[in-house]
Amino acid sequence: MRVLIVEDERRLAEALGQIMEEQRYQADLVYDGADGLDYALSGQYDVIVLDVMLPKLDGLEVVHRLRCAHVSTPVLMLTARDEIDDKISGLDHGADDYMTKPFDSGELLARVRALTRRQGEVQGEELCVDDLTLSLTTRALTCREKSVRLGFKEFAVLRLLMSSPKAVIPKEEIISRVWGLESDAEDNNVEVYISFLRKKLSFLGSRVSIGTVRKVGYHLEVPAP
Amino acid sequence: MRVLIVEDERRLAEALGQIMEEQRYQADLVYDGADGLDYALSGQYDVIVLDVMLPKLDGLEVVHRLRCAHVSTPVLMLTARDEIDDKISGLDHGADDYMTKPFDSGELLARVRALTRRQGEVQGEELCVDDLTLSLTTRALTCREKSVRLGFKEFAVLRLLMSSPKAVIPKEEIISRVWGLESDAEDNNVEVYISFLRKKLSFLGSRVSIGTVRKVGYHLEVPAP
DNA sequence: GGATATTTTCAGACAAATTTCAGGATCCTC
DNA sequence: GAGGATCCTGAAATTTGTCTGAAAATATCC
Repeated sequence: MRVLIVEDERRLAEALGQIMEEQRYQADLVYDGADGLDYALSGQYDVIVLDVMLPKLDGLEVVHRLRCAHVSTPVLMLTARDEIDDKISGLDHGADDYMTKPFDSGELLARVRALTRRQGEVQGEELCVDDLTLSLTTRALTCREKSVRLGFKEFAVLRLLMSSPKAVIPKEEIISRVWGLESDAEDNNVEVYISFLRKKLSFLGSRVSIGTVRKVGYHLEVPAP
Repeated sequence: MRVLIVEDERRLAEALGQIMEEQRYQADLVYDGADGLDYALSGQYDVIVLDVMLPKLDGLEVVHRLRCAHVSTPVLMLTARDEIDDKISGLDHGADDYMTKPFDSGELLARVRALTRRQGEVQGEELCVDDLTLSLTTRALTCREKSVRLGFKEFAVLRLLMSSPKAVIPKEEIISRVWGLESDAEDNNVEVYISFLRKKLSFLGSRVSIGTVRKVGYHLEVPAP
């Protein structure tokens, strides 16, 4: 799980980073709104912790621009102010949750967990689409009786697809989310893994299949019920 | 948008229902946890507002069982208690957000909006003209039941036409927008694609058709209703 | 350190999208 | 209504993107 922390008070930012890393999140820290927006636009994060009062670019503005760019990473806003109007305005700008400083680190973690859980659409340890169940802990893919083990990359690719079923995931996005932002993986790598996955899907006899959208990417297809 | 409100204080429940209905949500009210769970399990709601203290079945228990049953409807928890531990426990049981009573109705609505926002976005965006719907993500063109996939260029051409219906789009504009500014595509290329599209339109049996304006370009024609 | 699993690379087969071309249909002007 | 310009459309030719088997490279486990 990757977290982006945008907070201009360095000491607080680093404390947050440490808290998150203790929970095995991978945290990136940036200290102003402009950098925050740049990083966030990469879409590689699972959640963003965002201060409202920031140099260069206001937190509200950051969320707003993010949403305009169709980046839907969950955002948890932080603020020193405790005005209800601010809360509403934050949420309406596209934030997903809101906390006022000072806050309890346990509550922060709980809220972050709640936000990241929604991503997979499914709570807890598994991701389901139609007759498929992907265990997030064992990386086992199950359909009815049968079950197969996925490799790490296979898992990462399928997880991406399953976490927004129907949506078409562009190849570049798969590359940046699975191989990393600055990797030199080529399109063919994705194709090969899609091929691996289709083989396993058909072995399992699942109703779900992976559809191709030429020149764009892939998406899950589940036959009408 | 459908909301389920689970709250044992009838007066509060009805007030909530009224607030939601003023915002054009369709609200169902139930007054204990057992009924709440039953209704929620139907999966027909876009968001659930759930009190923690409930007769028959505790709110935490309701969320938990919902999540076990793989129902991922967003849940906003309500409670009179303001203990951080309760918040954490609520969120960890699978709730998506949390509010303490008494609360401001504006904030409630903002939080509900934040929870439901994501749902609508999953569909991705689409362009509609009369009985035609063009998905911008899957490039599928749908008319009533039937649906066809468009190629990259077919899609780009039709998208241009559909994004300003009625307007006549000059061929040169189609060329420069679809083939690129400095391409040497000829008029006939456009004609060929228009022909492809007309074929698909008539296969779909759509009321919409593509009209020719000689020496200029093309436009969509939809018969008067 | 060898066995196993995973990941990358590569090339040919394949399929879909795109371009090209040509004959025929239609429209417009004189 | 002749003749030229414009447009339509089927089919072939070409290009482009994708699939997939196999081998090579790398990582992981016991």
